[in-house]
Amino acid sequence: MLIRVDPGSGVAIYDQIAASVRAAAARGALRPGERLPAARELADALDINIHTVLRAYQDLRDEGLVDLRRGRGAVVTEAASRGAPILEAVRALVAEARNEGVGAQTLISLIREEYPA
Amino acid sequence: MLIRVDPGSGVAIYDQIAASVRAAAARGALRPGERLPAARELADALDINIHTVLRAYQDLRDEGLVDLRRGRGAVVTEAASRGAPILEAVRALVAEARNEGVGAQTLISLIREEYPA
DNA sequence: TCAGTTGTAATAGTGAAACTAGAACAATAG
DNA sequence: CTATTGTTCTAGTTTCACTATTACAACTGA
Repeated sequence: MLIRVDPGSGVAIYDQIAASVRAAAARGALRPGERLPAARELADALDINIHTVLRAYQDLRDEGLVDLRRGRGAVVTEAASRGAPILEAVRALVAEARNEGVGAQTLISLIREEYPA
Repeated sequence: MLIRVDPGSGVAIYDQIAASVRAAAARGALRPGERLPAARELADALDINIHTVLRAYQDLRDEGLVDLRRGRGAVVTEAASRGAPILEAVRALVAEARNEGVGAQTLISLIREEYPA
């Protein structure tokens, strides 16, 4: 399964689902035009409520990464593939951070502080 | 004040405090050996509860970024300054991401997925 | 030694948010 | 026309952030 979830990770389940999709699209495992699993189907597979899945899908729609249509499902947009070019840069940065002994929390905090500016 | 907080930002207050400290240490605004404001003092200044501040300080301690001692306060460690060397790389990555139309959520999702591996 | 400062811990209450549950409905596909 | 799939609504439970208060223990500095 492309999408996995860890209930006790501290991160909200709908956020983990959305993050899985963002990352999968960035690395090309999900391509524009492809469909995500139907919400009911994914909820069943992960043994969670359909509303939790829908919340994730709606967040992704708000970010412009998927189109949602009744009867059709959640379709990956072109925008979702834009992450691909920066994947290598991300991997390099993470490697450097780990090398310096910089934790994930610090790295994420730095990104959050730099992004809006 | 070095540490600011936005109650309606969606991010937990204790997380915003911890993030402020991580970032401040990375850019050298907080140096190893320096003391953070006393928990009661900061709680007063930000008009929040002392426990909320302590939660942030304890998270930072768990990450090894500060030492906590009664009577002495929260002292920044050497580890907290390790973020400095990667600051430029972070800025470059963020600039590239913005340029490609990649949102903050996607960037953070990618980092989270790449980090543990 | 002693008083003041500071983090630690325990208990408890409030409010918001995540998650679940079930049902009915509307748009699309085939 | 039927099955599929997202949308909406109501509602209940649970978890967690946050607040509040009190007492305590370790350390500092005079």
